[in-house]
Order: sequence, then C-alpha cells, then structure tokens
Amino acid sequence: MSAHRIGTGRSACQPPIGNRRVAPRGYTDPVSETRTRPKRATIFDVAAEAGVSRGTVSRVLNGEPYVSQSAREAIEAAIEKVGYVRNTAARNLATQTSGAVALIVHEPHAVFVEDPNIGAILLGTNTALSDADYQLVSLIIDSDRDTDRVVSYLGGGFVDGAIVVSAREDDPITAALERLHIPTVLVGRPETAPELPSVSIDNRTAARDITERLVSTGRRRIGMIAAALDRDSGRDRLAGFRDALGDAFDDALVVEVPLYSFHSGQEGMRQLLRRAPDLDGIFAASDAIAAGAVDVLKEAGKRIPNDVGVVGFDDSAWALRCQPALSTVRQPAGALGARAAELVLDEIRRGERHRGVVLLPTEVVWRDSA
Amino acid sequence: MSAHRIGTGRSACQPPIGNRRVAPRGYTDPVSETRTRPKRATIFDVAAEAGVSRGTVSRVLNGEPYVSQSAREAIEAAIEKVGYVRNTAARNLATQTSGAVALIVHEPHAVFVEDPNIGAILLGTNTALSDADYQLVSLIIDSDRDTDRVVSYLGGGFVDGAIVVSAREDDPITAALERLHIPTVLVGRPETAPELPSVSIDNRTAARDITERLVSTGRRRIGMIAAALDRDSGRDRLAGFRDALGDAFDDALVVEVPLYSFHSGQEGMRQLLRRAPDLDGIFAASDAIAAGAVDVLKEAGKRIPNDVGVVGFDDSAWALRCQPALSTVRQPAGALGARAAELVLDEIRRGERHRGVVLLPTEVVWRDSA
DNA sequence: GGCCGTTCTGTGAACGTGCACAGAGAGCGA
DNA sequence: TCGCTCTCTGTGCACGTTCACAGAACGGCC
Repeated sequence: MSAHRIGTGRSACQPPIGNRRVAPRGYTDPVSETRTRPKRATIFDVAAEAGVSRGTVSRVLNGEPYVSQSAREAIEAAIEKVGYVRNTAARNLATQTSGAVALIVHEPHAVFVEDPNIGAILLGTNTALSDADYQLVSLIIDSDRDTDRVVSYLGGGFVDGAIVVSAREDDPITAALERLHIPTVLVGRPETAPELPSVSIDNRTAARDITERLVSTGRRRIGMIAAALDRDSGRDRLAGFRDALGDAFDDALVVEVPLYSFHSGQEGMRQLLRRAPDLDGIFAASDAIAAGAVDVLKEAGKRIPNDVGVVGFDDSAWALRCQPALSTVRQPAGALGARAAELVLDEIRRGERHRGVVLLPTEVVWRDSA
Repeated sequence: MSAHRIGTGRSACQPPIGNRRVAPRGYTDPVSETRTRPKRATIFDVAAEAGVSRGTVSRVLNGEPYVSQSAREAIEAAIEKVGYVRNTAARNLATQTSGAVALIVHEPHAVFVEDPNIGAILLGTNTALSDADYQLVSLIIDSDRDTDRVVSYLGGGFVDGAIVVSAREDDPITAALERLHIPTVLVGRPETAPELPSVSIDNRTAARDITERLVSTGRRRIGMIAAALDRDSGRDRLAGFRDALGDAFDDALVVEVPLYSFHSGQEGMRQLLRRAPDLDGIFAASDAIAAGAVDVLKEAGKRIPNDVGVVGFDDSAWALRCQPALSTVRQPAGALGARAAELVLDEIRRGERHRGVVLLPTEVVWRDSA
C-alpha cells in the first residue's frame, strides 16, 4: 500500500508505448446488435431536427449572441428531443483545452489518509469544478521522485489549471506551473509563493477566538506552544493568542518549538511546566503539539481539563485520538477547496487572475480537553 | 457544506446551455508571444522527424505488430526528441471512448468524510486507473435526487466503465449500468446484484481470526452482537465467530440487532448482559456496535479490557474515538479499490468479464480494548 | 434605387488521432 | 517468369466540435 498515490503513475505522465488496446466497438458488430450501446446524438442531429445549421446550434450551446429567438427555441426543443449531450473529447480537441484542473497534494500518502482536511478540500474542489463542467485530476506527490513525473504531466497539456495544496518552499511544482503559464491557486501557506493567488484561513482570528474561549471558561494562567514563527500561519496564531489575552499576555508563557509534531509538543510542554508549574491553560499551535502537551501534563499528574485546559488547532485525527478529545479549530476545508476552484476557473475562463490571499473564517470545535 | 457532493452537479450531467466560455488561446495572440504556451508536438512531427508516415507512428504507439525494427527505433528516438505526448482528446474522439472510469459512492456526504475506507478505496482505484492511463471520475450520490442526474451522466458516454461502492438493494444505478452495457464492478455487498462481478473481503475468515485472538488472550465466555444476518456479510461474520469457538460456541450468547449503529450496539449489549452478566469477551459486528457496547459495559461498571475484552469490525473512525481504542479488523481498502479497477479495465480493454466475487484478505488491528 | 450597418445564418477548415484499405517489396515454390 | 503469401508502410476518411469568414436578410437613410 505504500506505493499508492493518485495520478502519479508512470503511464499517467508518459504513457508507455503500446500498453493500451481498445476494445472492439460494440456497434460495428452486427451479431450483438441488441447488446450495443445506443449511438449518441450529435450536433448534426440537433441541427437537422431544428432545421438550422450546426453553426447556429454551436452558438446556442456556447451562449453566443446573434441567434434569433425562434432558432434558439427550436434548437433547445431539438436538444431535448434527440437527447443531445455534448461530446467533451471533440470539444476539447477543437478548443485545445482539456476541461480538467489538477489538484496537487504535496504530502506523503499517509498524511493524505490521516488528515481529514485534505479529503474535504478534495470534495469541495470536485463539487465546484463539476458544477462548472470541469474535471478534477488528483496528483499526489508522495516522494520527490514523483516530482519530475508530475511536472512532465503538467507540461503535456492535460490540465487547464492547477490547485496546489500545501506547497513547499521553493517548490519545483509551483515553479513549473508558472513557467508553463498554467493558471494556479494555492491552498494554504501563501508565504511560499506570494506572487500566486491563494486561499487560506484567518489564523489570527481563529487563534484569538479559541483563546478567548479558554479565558471565558475561567483560565487565568494560559501558555502557548508556538511553532513555525518564520511563516505567516505560525506568526498569526501567536498574534491572535496575544490579541485575546491583552494585558494579561505574558511573554514568559510562550515557548517556540521547531515542528508541528507530537514530540515538539512534549518538549515545549516540559519547558513551560518548568517555567510555570501553576499554569491552567494551554493553546497549542497544532493538534499534534496539543497531544504531546497532554501526554506530558498527564505524566506530571495534572488532570485534563480539571487542572489544565488544552486547546489545539486543525481538527486533525489527533484531536479525536487524544484523551480527552481535543477542543480545537476546524478549518472550512470544503470551502477552501471550492473557493480555490472558483478562482482557478475565473482565470481559465475569463483570464482574471485574483491577486493576493482570500481568507476564510474558521469554527471552534469544543470537546473535552478544555 | 451539506450540499457538497462529487460530480453530481447539474451541469456535470446536462451541461447548461451557454455557461462555458473559452479563454482566448494564447498562441493566436502575436503580442504576448513570450507568455504563450509552447505548441505541442503531434504525431505528424514525430513522423517527419523519424522519416515515416503517421500511420506507422500510430502503430508503434499502440503496440501493433508489423513494424520493422529500424522504423520502431527511429520513431522512439523521434518521440523522445520532439517531446511528444499523445493528445488524449483526439484519441478519445477517434476511438469513441472516454478513457474514464466512474467511481460511484452511494452514501451521504458525511459518511464519505468519516469512513476511512472510502477514501482509501478512492486512492487505490485512482492509482490503478492512472497506471493504466485511465482517468477517475468520482460521483457521490448524496440524496436520491442525485440518482437521475448520475444516470443521465452515465448515459452520456463520459465513462467507459464504473465501480460502485456500497450499492443498495435494487439499486437504480446498477440497473442503469447494466441497461447501458457499461462494464461494472461492485465493491462490497455482492448480494445486491449477484450477476455483476464484485470485490469484497473474506468476512468469515476475518471474523474467525479476530475471535481466535480474543480466545487466545484468555477469554472464556465470549458473546457476539450480530447484525444484518439477511446479508452475506452479516451471516459470514457470525459463521466465522462460530468457527473460532468450535465446541465452546453458545447460541445464547449471540444477539442480533437491526443496524450497524451505536444505538443498536447499546441495545444488544444490554440484552447480552441480562442473559450472561459474567461474560468476559464481545465480538461486535461493526465498530459502531462495539462503541455502543463499550458504552453500556462502562455504565455497568465493567473495566475494559480488564473485565471484558471488546473487538469490532471495519477499523472506522469509531475505533479510535472509542475509549479505550478498539481492536478491530482492518479492510484492505486500497487493495479493494485497485482490484476493482483492474477487473473493470479487463472488461473494457479485453472484453473479459470476471464472474463472481473476488475475496481479499483482512488484517487484525490489535489496540487497547482487548 | 443604392448604400450602409446590424443581425443572423451557413460553410469550410482545422484540431490530432485511429482504422480500413491499398499497395510495395521480399521471399518462395511451381 | 509468374503468382502467392507474408511483412511492412502510406493515405483517405471519420470522429464531433469550434472558429473565422462569407454572405443573406432586413431596416433606415440619403
């Protein structure tokens, strides 16, 4: 199972020569006539039925002006009557487009399965794209070796646009997308490629909201385990924490850890406990960090939430795996994906590139840890 | 968020007239020449480079016989040199195929996000399909109103095959697929449409394995909360349970509940406790049932796993949300999806329909509840 | 009536590929 | 030499659509 990834198979990028045979077409076989797929109506059938030319039908199909009312009505009736459905392959061939948008996830396969946000982003993106008659192509970059394949795939004209989830610093994928002039929108982490439009959450407001909630439940000595302060997301979470505490903010109750990980959470919590054994609240910059903090607190004999309230960030699988279940911030993952899709479609169809970051509101999920 | 679904948007099935405008093509614009996408090499370019005709190139591309060694080598070198990538739209148009396979999930959106198996099935399917140069199209049927749209979409020739996850009894989707003669494979629940090939897990062996494990940890009075005995899956789980206990099997320690739900689990557990207050092991037919059972056992003052060991089935989100985390049976979800894709491709490409059920082995995940 | 602009319609030429057919050339036996 | 088979290659057409262009129909104005 470790080799599983979406759309990064060798043949998806450079189809191997000679591996794809085509089944005999049913309707050329006179014997199995009854088992045959019905022949699809074409634009010619519609034109004949409506008594116009295919050019006029095409104009109606594409919502172009300069079609008489009578012709339009006749054509719409004819479409209904013959059951016409546009042939996507022919349209794509003629327009030199693919009708597809790539969703590129730059995470190991395990994260993809674990993180509920990515699945929801995928759903949101797919919904928005299919509403606009576009097709989603998922590309998962599991290891760095996948990168070349994905880049060559993107160069193959298979997609009209791309949405990149969790792009890396100096990401070769985003660089390739820019070089190929493929409309691109980033989801999250806008700081890695500021020149590209992106959709993200309002980390500062979210951090402020959940910290305020911690305050309102009576906590007085609240610490924070911060991470990734070299990025917008990390800095904003700290800023929101500070906003919520106001004058009560105490620099000594903030520790910075290097990673958004369980282990970092343990480390940070040990530091904080040494500095302030009496603290009664913790805001962790991620659920994984919060889980590590909970682990250390329990070992130190603290009861949660009675002695110390702990809140996290992300609403990832850690939040439910933790004991007690974490109160945390849920990202509007589906909406993130949908909004990103809309921005890409704007650029593909109207050439309008949205500059800068779109921020979406978050939601506090209150469970048992605080 | 409740309206989210994959690929069932109105326009995905019957494209609304006139909503899709096409961006101006870059390469027709002499002013922005430098920003233009490079013109892609075609089969003609390869033919010219190799000094043969496009017919011969096409034969090499499709692995047909009757091509001389020298021509083949020249063409392969030319493909490499000009950076040729086959145009999918043109190929699909010429062959009258779509190069796509639908993955149809007949579950509400919430289940899709919650159930880790469905996500993994999707990943496995996508991997197998993209390795074969096919495209996955996900269709989620959230409410019954989506059904008509999906049926008309399937009739539109947009997919060459379909994989149906968790089909319902008398499913209108599977009926439509058969009527349209679209190659179809079912994942799970083979009993609903026995005439279609399907991929499922070996419920009997899995139930036997996890029950044996329960026995080997010293449990002597083991009960089962069974469900869905009108289906193969439910019956097989009971049979496997019986297999494992052998002579120790006691009919009185089995209760049947109507649903695979938390509530049913509570109900079943209460019944069992009344009949046999001294039991020390429980095999629940699903994780949701197991979670309900755990809930009732705790209320009755039993410690888990010390007093009673509990095991579930599915390795769903319930397993981790439960306290303590459930020991359970993990389905090879990725492999299920991949295998289903392979069967569909066999039928699409070679016309070979696999009859009957393919059973895949499962894995016991041992956590803290037993 | 002649001219012009606006609105509407039809047609030819792509788009890039696969397939069927025709035919070239080699090898071989009569 | 002729005819046959087998291997290999080139070419015309089809797939269903979009786009650019040509031109028809119509009304208004000089």
